[in-house]
Amino acid sequence: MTYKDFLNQDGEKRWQDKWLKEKIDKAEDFGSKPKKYVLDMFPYPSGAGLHVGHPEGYTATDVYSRYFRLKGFNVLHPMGWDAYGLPAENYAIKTGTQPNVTTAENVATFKRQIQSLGFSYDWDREINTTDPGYYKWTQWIFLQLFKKGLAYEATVPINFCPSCKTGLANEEVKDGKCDRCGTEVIKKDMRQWMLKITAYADRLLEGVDKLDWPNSIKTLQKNWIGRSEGAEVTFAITTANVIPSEAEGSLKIKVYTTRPDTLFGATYMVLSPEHKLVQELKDKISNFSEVEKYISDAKNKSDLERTELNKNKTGVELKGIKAINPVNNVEIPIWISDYVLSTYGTGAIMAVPAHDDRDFEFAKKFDLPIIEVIKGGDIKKEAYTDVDNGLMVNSEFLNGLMPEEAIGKMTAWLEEKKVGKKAINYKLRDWVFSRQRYWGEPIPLVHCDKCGIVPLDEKDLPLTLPEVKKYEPTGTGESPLATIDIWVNTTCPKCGGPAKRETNTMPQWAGSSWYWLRYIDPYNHENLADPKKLKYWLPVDLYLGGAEHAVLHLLYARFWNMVLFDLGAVPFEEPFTKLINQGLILGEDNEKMSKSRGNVVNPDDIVKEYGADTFRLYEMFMGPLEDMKPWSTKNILGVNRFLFKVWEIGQNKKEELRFKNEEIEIILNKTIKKVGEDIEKMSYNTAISAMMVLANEINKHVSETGHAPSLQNVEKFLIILSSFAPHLTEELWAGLGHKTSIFKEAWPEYDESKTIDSEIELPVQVNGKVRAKLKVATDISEADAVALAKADENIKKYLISEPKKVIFIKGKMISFVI
RNA sequence: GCCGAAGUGGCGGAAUUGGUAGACGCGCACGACUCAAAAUCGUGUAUAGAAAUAUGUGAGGGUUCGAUUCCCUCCUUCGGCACCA
Repeated sequence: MTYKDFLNQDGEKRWQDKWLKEKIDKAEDFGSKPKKYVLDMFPYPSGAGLHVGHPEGYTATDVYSRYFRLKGFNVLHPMGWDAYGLPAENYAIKTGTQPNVTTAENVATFKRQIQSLGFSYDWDREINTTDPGYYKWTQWIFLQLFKKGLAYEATVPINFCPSCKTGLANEEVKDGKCDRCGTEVIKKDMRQWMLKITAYADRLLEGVDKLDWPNSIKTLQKNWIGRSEGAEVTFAITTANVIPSEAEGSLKIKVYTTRPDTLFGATYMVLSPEHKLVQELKDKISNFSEVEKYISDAKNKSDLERTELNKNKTGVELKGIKAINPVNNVEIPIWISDYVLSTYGTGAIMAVPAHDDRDFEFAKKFDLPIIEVIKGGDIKKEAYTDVDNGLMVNSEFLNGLMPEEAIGKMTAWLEEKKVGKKAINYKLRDWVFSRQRYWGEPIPLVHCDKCGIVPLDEKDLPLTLPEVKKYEPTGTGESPLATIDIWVNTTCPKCGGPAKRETNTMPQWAGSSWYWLRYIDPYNHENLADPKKLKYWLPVDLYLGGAEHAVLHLLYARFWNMVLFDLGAVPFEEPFTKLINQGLILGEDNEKMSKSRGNVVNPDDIVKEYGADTFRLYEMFMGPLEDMKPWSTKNILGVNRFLFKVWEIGQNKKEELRFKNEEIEIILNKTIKKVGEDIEKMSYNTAISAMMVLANEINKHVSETGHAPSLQNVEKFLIILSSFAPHLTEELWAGLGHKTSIFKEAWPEYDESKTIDSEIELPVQVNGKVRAKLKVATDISEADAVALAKADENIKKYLISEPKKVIFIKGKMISFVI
């Protein structure tokens, strides 16, 4: 049979069916073998089916998993479906098809496509986040968060997408637009369920450093958490009618600053328009109508408008009141401006225009005083913001200090005088967790007039998602579930009186924030997973997926895992020891693949034309896994030709026609070593290239001697290739007379001494330039090498005088310096 | 503006405790097979030059016998954040 026949006769499918039937990829709980948990970010099964980016990651983990099985590891390699999400719901709105129907269809398509690529998943552990048996535990985790006070209800201005008609988390807003649909996000006061991720800010930050993750992702998480150290300072307020001493205790502005060293340079204060003090001081502000107008204008600006206008500062002075700088008792004006955010720090700042760009700009525009307190820049032109240089001036007891020292001295002074203290702030905000949409996990809480908010009893979980007739979001702050009276009206679990269910649902991120735990024990009804099994399998040894989840899924997942750790539900704090991001595959035109550009490649077409093995091999050969790289259909030919060559090499030939082992021993041992090392580094493109070199060497040998390589060496070659091309190698393996699968074999050992060539070409340099290459024994001594080199005609030409220095690196090179 | 990643042939890319730059593959050229084409196989393929040789890893400088690799300055591309006080 030819390789073409094998492919045409569905040979790959035949093996896939057999592997599936015999469950050869089943992961056994416990056992004496070392464990390896290799995880893919599970997909959202969209209607469009798989694109070529999905299998890039899946192939990478599959090669890794198969390799470690051959190395004697007990490998857990599962797959599942992150199936809640807006596309299914929007499709339901358009067509009236129930989301669970479309979801089931899409899952079937994804599963067929994934299985057509021969991945070694343990399908007995398949999970689906929309399955009640699964989301029972998503709801259970929510109840634990609620009971620990980590889930709370709040009516706050949140990001709201007018098109999706739902609230969004900060992490879901990009450039002021909805991450999903691109609509400009507005601020809206809404009743929300929030998760107190900020309570874990420090631990999430500290944990990052211990992880074996790409630096870029670690940095993104750190910046997102955004910890800064500084001081909180209290400014008293004085009014025309109230003398400062009377005002004490009642009228104060607290500010947060990272630069307490510059306090003597604070020449005015700014409150955010939303600051509650503005309303409290209403009577004392003489121009309140002007102030009120500014506030309502600011409220109507979207986030995008606010940032787009960020170079053109606006503001209004609060007339009739002043603040008192605690360090020198100087009265300074108070302004409101939307360049101060209500959500960060205390929502108010002290402005030091000489040493802050934004304050400088504002002061210039409104003609406010600018006092230099750090010498070093030219404050007539721009703010001088350097912390590490300059000397304090105009600052009484700080004069002459470096800013760094001044920060410490000032903080101590503030604490001593009780007008301030050391403080830490984070950019991270609490997680807006509720969505006003249908297709998500119901939140298992009821609202009772008598008892307030009451959690469902755990034994009543799952609270199943009912079917509705209309999927349209209402836009009123309620989800479509609110229209189902029979579902909404219930009894209070506490008092038995009438109560109403919470109608908001959980966001798409809920189900993916713990799914790696459920693979361990997907059918457990008593627990989210058996603690003994969790202890055996976790944490995840390798986690692979796209970088787009850097501050979404990957932060939420760490947060939930820490909460579960604190509850004693999981035995480890960080879920993913090692993380790798596969790079995006671009279209042939070097642009991002998209329907509108018409450059999308469907894996089905490639598999049909060349087979799954070629597809797998091509995606791994394209370039480094982490890099962004363009698709090139014609480049597929290269790996396809390679597999044809292997097919010929792997045929069962008559024993007397075989050449001796030794003849390709060195190259084979080298290849086994390199392929193993490269797989462990996930440097697959170089591993494949090494196997191509081996195939070429074997063929050269075959054409020179007319013989075939020895059976033993062919078998070793097939085993090291099997992780990449499972179908072809399994077929050839059977063809060589084996009754058991190639995947039950052990990774071949290599002989270190046989990975070194006995003879090499030793380059000889004169003044750093290669002037000759000598064919010598690898272990030639320095004296012999120098003598040989000096005798070389070309070297003689360049060696016009006796060398000042001779550098010899054994087995590498020899260099004369003249 | 800030943070992160990266710049190597016609193309995807290889090589970094500093030691022959361009492995492997695509493409291209020529040859074999063929009536012919495709497929396949073989040879060649950084640039200039007939050659010796010279130049060459985004640009410029530095350290070194020797730099794609280390240091400084700058440019470009991609990704993220963006009034966070």
